[in-house]
Amino acid sequence: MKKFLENLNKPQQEAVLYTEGALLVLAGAGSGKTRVLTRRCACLLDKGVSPLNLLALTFTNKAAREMKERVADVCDGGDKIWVSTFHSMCVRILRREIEALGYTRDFTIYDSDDSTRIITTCMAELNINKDKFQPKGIAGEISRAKDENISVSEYETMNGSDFRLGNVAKVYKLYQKKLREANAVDFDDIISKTVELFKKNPDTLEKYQSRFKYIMVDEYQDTNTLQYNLIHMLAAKYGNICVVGDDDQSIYGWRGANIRNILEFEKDFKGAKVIKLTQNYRSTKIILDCANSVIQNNTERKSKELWTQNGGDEKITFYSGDTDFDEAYFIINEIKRLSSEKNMVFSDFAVLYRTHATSRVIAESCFKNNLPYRIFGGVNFSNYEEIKDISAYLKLINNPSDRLSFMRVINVPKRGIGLTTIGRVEEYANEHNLSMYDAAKQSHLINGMSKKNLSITAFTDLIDRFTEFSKTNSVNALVEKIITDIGYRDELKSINPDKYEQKSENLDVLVSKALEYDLHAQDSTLSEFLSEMSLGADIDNLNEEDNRVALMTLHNCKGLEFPVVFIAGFEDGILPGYRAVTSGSTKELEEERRLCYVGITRAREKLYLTAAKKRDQAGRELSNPPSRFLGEIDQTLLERQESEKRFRPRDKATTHVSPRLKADKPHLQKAYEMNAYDRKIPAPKDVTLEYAAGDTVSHMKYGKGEVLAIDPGGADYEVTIKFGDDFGIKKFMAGFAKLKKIET
DNA sequence: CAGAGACTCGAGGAG
DNA sequence: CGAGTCTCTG
Repeated sequence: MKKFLENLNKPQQEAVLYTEGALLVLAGAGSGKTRVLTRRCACLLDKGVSPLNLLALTFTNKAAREMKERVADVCDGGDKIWVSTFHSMCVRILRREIEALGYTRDFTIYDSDDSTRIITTCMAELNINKDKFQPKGIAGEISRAKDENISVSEYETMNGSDFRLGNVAKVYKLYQKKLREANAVDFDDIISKTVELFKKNPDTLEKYQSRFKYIMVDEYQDTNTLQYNLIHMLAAKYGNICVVGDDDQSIYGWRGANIRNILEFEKDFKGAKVIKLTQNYRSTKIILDCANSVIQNNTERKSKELWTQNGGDEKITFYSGDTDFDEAYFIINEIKRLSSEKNMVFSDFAVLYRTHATSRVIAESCFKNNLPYRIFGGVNFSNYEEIKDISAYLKLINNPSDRLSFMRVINVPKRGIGLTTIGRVEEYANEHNLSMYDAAKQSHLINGMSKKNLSITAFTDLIDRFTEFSKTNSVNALVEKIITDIGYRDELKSINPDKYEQKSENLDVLVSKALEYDLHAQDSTLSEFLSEMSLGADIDNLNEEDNRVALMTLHNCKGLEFPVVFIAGFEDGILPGYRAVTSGSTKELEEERRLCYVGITRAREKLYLTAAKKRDQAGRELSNPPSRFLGEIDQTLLERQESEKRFRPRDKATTHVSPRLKADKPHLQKAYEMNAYDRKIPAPKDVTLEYAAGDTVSHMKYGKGEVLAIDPGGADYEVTIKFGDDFGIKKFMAGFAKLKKIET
């Protein structure tokens, strides 16, 4: 038997061998779909197909990375296969071809924040009241229009007569004009411009069709109309297209994803082969039964039941804590317990949540307990203000037409250039149809600017010097030069000394990312570096093998698996989210249920569902009932645990009560004080420490330090240690810190 | 005209 | 709590 067929069941083998023509694989969770895709690559290469003729598309960076690794493992030449997200593939194409659409190759990519900002200015120019129409909402409408592949003029004819949508149409039009003038695209454009390019230039399309003779698309149920169009165009020549999907895991409806794409697939590609994979190899029977019992409450699904031969007797644990801190401590203690009792490593654990906000308390608790963790996705690195500032310099250097970036850095650090001056330059730029940068260069021609133009000229000279420098130097050198030359660290320190350290560290990370990029890129260019930054591509996630607990959203966990999974915030109002709950929309609720299903099916051996009776939301206390999905689980699979009040409640209780709380809600303040009382709970007797206050101990990361205090903190001791000047005073939970006493 | 401080309002998810 | 806007002051 060929190696690429080993250890595969019948339908899996069939899917691997069916390489010619159109193939739809309906693959349930854990049914080995990634395995099928990677083996399929191996099979194709074995048949003599060049790896350069293969294309594999995924939705998230994480999925792309996973597949890239596995493909490279499975077959020789696998590393040469294009495995990428839709967005990064399209950017690669556009960097080569976009001149056909009148942009230059150095185009800037605007993220959703940027988009919203531009939309706000569009609305101001059009005199649309932003209190009546939220810029973010309009941005969403426009984005959805683009997902549906609806152009400005189509949108106008469709909606021009409606008051609200007519206004959206106006903004859409102006917004596209501004993007065009700035030589910039937004995230949606990345794909829509590629489709447009292919429509306008059949030759270019043909080039890529011939290149990608075999196309594979993962998570096909998540494709929206635009992506669907793109795939179909690319596959039109050879028709060798394999899509893999599962309607039960469709969780991107809010992004225009359309389950119908799966049905239309069979229509569009006549004679398409359909293969179903229903045997689950991942989870225990209990976990799978749990998943099935939840998902069967959805009405809109093709009926299918996953089955497994796996055993396992670990029930699903539902834990309800007093507070979100309590919940976090429960999770951490369980991880600690299992990792020592069952000899597991930290990377065996994942904590999943509906929204990024939930991660804060968990991450904070991990940090305090010295438990190594890693947050995937979420607050994007390039979203930090300081990173945006330096990136804006880079973007402006790369693309002088980029107005938004110009505006961002013109007075950062403060150069005494204020709104009035900027307004004058802007007016001049508009009058003469110039970019802000070009207008600024002609500041001597602008009315009313006699004195201030010194600072403007100094700024454009600075940019010119950077531009010159960038031509002969690496991206890394450029980043360092910008930070140094503009005195950015000093600026950060003077603005906010408290946050300086963190921000400065982020800058270090940016510098090292640039270095990593320079080292790995075949042909290092500033615009490619910027693309990778915007798309959160490769450079974001090096060193992945390390042993840490994974924290990520339910959306991000798709395609992954872990021995132990926690789903935190298992409450009505979180999962399902409050919007789905309050809107009463069955459709939305069913998507939340699918999200829940995705989370459950990530677990191999043990699943925890956790909730909190009270949690903090924007400085207010929030109480949610347990998730309604809990009631849908066959109760014999469940084991419930209540808070034993042995974990530390909210830390802030003892030290700080928000002024607002004091003023508005005296009764809540009482509750806080009571929590403070609860805190004094002795640590269990079975923990003994080999050191005491006053001893010198050594820590793996921070080195030698002096023990200042040992306090009972929940089920463990909290140890306060003073390290040298580099690290200062830190607190750890004794069980995690692995502190060693040093005899002195 | 720049910058600090007061003030309001809002909170999903990926690239 | 935080970001974004508005208002006041030097």
